[in-house]
Amino acid sequence: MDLFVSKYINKIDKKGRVSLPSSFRNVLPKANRNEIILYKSIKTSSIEGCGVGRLKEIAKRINNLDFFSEDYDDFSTSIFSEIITTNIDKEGRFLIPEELKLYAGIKTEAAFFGQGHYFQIWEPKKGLKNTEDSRRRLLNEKKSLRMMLTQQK
Amino acid sequence: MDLFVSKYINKIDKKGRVSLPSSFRNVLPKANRNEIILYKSIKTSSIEGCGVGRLKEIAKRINNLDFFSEDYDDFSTSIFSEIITTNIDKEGRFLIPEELKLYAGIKTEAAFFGQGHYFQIWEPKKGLKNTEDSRRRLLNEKKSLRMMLTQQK
DNA sequence: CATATACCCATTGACGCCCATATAATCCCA
DNA sequence: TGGGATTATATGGGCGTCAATGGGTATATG
Repeated sequence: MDLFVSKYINKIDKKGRVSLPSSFRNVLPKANRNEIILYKSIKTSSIEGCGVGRLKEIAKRINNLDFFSEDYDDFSTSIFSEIITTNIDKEGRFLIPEELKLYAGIKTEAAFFGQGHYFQIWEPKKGLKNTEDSRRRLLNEKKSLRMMLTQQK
Repeated sequence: MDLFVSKYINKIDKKGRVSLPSSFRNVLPKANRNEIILYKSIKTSSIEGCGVGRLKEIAKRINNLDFFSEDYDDFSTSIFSEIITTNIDKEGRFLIPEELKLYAGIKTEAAFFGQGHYFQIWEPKKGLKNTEDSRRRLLNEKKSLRMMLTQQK
């Protein structure tokens, strides 16, 4: 499986270390299996993460923008300076930077949510609530979608 | 990781020395790991820096501008004639030239912002404000930051 | 000679590496 | 197929190393 899936809740120890779920580690390419990137989620109060490969993709895309445009600066500032790389130790653990923990309200436990090509890290309770909310939204949309489809004029 | 990423705030000591963040040092090729180039940012009141290898890339970018435009002269003058090479000591520190410190308003602390293939040095408060402004522009006006981060392949 | 800069050494705290354990998952063979 | 044996995972803690910082001294450069 080469996608981040499922949900895990792991403890943060006194040193601030937390295990990246084993199944997530296996998604990372064997070459860069000891490094991930983290950044603040744009829409939610969670941390998002993925392997460094995605970052290189992004770098390539930004590099294609006009070098002297304002967009170029805005993207590289908002992305590169906000991204944090963190190393994974031999036991599969890593440190969540203090700034990101504050942003997500994480203290003693971290909830990992697979999101396909990336994953999210939540304070457990907030994460569960977010799951419920998004499920509810989905059901509502489905309802209106079905209405739209079946409604004949 | 071969990109300048993340953000660091380091102190400038009495002698004017400041540590180049360790992760930035590692981006520099092992061959020229004791030398970087610095120049005034064209668009912001910050200092930009990178390894000497990137000079060629900068030259290429400028060359792509219309040769007879005013911009061409302005850019090549502003950049090439103002470039300063600086040595990094065995502890990973370097001196920020007085002129550049004045330009950026830097006094006791320097904030390093990764920008992918180069980095910026800001007076900390100005740098943080710039990050906020930059992010606001992207979120409000373009709405494309999320695409940049989540788009696949 | 005076100032600036490079080199050397020291300190502190953070982080990586190693070892250890408990629990869970998997295996493997009689 | 049952059940003991092996392996993997999550977690805890000791300790050495490295990064950031401070300062003394030699050296260069005008």
